[in-house]
Parts: sequence; structure tokens; C-alpha cells
Amino acid sequence: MDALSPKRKRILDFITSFVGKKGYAPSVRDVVKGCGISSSSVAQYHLNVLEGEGYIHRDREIPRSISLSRRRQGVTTVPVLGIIAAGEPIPVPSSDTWVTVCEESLEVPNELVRGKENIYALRVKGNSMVDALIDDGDLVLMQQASNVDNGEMVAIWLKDEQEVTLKKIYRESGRVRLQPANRQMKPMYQRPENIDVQGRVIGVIRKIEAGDQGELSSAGGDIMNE
Amino acid sequence: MDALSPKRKRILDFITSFVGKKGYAPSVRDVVKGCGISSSSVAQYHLNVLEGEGYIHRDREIPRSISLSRRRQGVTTVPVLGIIAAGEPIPVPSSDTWVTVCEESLEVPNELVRGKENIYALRVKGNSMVDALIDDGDLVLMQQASNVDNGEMVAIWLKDEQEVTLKKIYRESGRVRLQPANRQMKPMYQRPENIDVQGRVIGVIRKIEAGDQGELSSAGGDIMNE
DNA sequence: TGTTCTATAGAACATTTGTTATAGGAGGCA
DNA sequence: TGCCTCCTATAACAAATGTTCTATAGAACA
Repeated sequence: MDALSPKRKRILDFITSFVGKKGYAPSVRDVVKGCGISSSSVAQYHLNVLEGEGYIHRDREIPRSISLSRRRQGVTTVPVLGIIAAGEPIPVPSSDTWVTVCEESLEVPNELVRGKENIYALRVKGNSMVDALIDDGDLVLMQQASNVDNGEMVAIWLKDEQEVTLKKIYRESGRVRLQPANRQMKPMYQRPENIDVQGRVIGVIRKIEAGDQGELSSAGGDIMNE
Repeated sequence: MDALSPKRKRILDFITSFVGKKGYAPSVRDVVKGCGISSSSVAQYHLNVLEGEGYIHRDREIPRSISLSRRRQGVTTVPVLGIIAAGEPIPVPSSDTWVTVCEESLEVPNELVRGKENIYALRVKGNSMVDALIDDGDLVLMQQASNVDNGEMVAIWLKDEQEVTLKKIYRESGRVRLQPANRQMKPMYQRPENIDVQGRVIGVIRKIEAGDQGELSSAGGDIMNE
């Protein structure tokens, strides 16, 4: 469905990021520099292809007139920083993590991100999070956050258990109640010293490979706040 | 608080509109043409002032690098097309209404408009709409629409009465129920042939001039959909 | 082998465009 | 009147930039 060569995808991502950072579109030569292309004509070539395929729009002879097509404007590209699994601490983004070009990126509907910043995604490995209604292979949308409100779905590192878990957090007197998203399951109680909030879970994306065609569907009802 | 000369305001509005229409920023010479300025240096002069005052941002030597400051990005400028009063049909925007520079424009928070198109504002004259919780002097945000759903707050022209009214509309078998926003008031029933939906009411803005300073506050709880 | 399509390079040209130097005018103010 | 500030106007320069021409390389294919 995408049919985007890696180079074109990189150009598209670069444009998105450039516009996001600078507030205006890159020139052809900005694309050259930003995407490791050696000639402006090559960039021109790919930009023309991208325009022909409807990913971008340009006005002839007008500098910096690249604009993302509406289809692209409805999505936000977030980096997939790594995996999240029961026994491993989750990757927490550092400032330079964002600068380096990520091997993998993910496009999510704006509604899921809606203005929030410091968003990244993690791929779920294993079935340890079924109690949070999250399946193996799911993508978890995270927001970097250390202070979270009661009732929010957060990623928690349990120090003693050396384990990460996704739960709704409720601070109670002297203890912390961790409530699975699956209401049929019982809450877990932890000492406040034993938990380390790694971030806020703002969404889950599950790509279901069905018989017909792979569809991008978002799941998780009450998982998402806002 | 604004301290914007008419010319600067016009430039700012032009930039907003240009970006909205084209998807990229205007050049200095575009501003010249679009704002009836006779020289690029004049435009340059005003743009520099606007940048100094924080309304816009520019990168030196880079064409079309004008970007609206965050403060400006949070608001949308909508035209105030006229007044709305009990006994007068409301002005319905035609295609060229948008082209002509409106004498008056209004800046509303993006949350009120959020992606919607064909938005305009009307100033309320008189107290005929208190049943819709709308006061004399309020600004009503309208969306041009002929087909509206049940339960939406709409502006209705009553043909027999030669009167405009703001009500929630419910189509029932053989009649139309018009429900005032004020729930303490009784609904009105009309024949379908007698009503003409002029547009959707998407918000109300009431500027309360208090003792301290005029504050822009939006009111109308369940008046706004979304 | 020859052909075709895609992708890459380098270079040059013409336009678009930001910027600046210079000068004139309108209005307030002493 | 003189002075100042804000605004307008013309022209020209230099940089940024879109575009095009030509050439080359690799892969797929008949």
C-alpha cells in the first residue's frame, strides 16, 4: 500500500520533520543536505515522483512551496525507539535519540498524538501484557513523562522484580495500586519505593494481518486519555 | 493589548490566509501584492516590525520563511460578516464574500474551529436570543451548512414569521421541534416547510467588559458540538 | 547483446526573492 | 521653522533556489 522506496520515505520524513521544526518547507537543496543526496537534480527527481504519487504538492518555480498532502497532514511520524518486554527496562529517549535518524518510524493518526510532545513508540514483545489488553507485536504509543496523574495508564519499572508493566496507577495512602486495564483482573499493590514511572501510555496500535489486507486499526478504548 | 496598525493587521491576516490556502508562506513580494503595498521595502519594514513585536518569525535570507508565532498559531481568524437579529435574515456568505477583505475580523481559539471550514461570525443585536443563552453583543460562530443532524444548534429562518432564531433542531414525524438551549423553556413546533436552516452554530463568544480588563471568554457549554 | 527503466551526478541558467541604500512625505512637538 | 519618528517609494544587488540538460551506472528483460 505504501510502495515507498527507503529514499523516498526518508525524504518524506525529512520534509515532515523540517516543517515541524522550522515552520516552513525545505528547499530542494535542504532536502539534498538532509537526506544525504549528492545532487539537487536527484532530489528534484524524487520530489517529482513523490508529487506524482500524491504524497506532496508543489507549486512550480516557487521556492519552498513543498506542502504535505492532506493525507500526510493527518498523520504524525513518531520514532520507534525499541521494544518493550516483561523482563527488560524500556528504552527511555534521551535528547540525542531524537536527532539520530531512527531505523524505524511509525505514522499515527494525529488524533492519537494531538499536540502532545515527546511521543515515541515501542514494539511489544511477548504476551506479558495481555492484562493490559496489549498483544504481542502491538505498538505502544508512549509519552515521556515522570509526573503522571492518578488513573493514567503508565509504564512502570518494578525495581525488585526487574520488570516493566503497563498499568493504571492510583496512589493510595502508603501504597500504590496498579490496576490492569482488563477489569476482570485484580489490582496489584506496590510500595511507592519500588515503582519507577517510565512514561505515559497514550495509545496502542495493533496491525491485524487478516485474510483480506492488513489494516491499521487502533485499539484500547479506555487506554487512551483525552 | 493588540497595538496593531490596520496595515500590520492586514498583513498578518494575509499571511494567515495565504498559509491556509497555499500551504506555504508568502514571499515579501506576495505580501506586497496581497496587501496593496506599493514597494517591497515597505512590506519588509512592516514585516520586521511584526517580527520585533513577536507576531511572526523569519529566518534571514531564506525565502518564504515567515512563520506565525505560536501565539498566532493558536488562533484562527474568521470574518465577521454582519449582524444577526430577530427580524432580519442573517447574512449568508457567498463565494466572493470571502475574497473581499472584511471590515471586521475575529480571532478565535483553534479549539472552537478545529478543522472546520466555512466558518464566519455574526454579531448579535438585541435580546431576542436569550432563550438560546445568547446575549446582546455576543459573537456567534457559524458554519455554513444546509444539511444538519438532529440535535445540532442551528440558525433557522422562519418564513412566515420573517424571523431568525437559534435553536436545537429535531425532526419529528410531520413536524420539526425547535428546542431552546435554555432547558427551562418549552420547545417550539414548526411545519417543515416553514423553516430554512441557515447554518450551524458552533460557538458563542462573549466579551465581558468588567472592571479590570476586557477578557475574551467563550461561553455556551452544550452549544458547541464536538 | 541490446533495450528500457530507474536512479544518480555535475553543471549551468534564469527566476524568485531577501536585503539594503537612498530619498521623500506626513504629522507631532518644541 | 526645525527636528524627530513613522511610513512610503524606487532601484539595484546578491543570494537562494527551481529547473533543465547531459551523461553514467546498474538491473531487469527479451
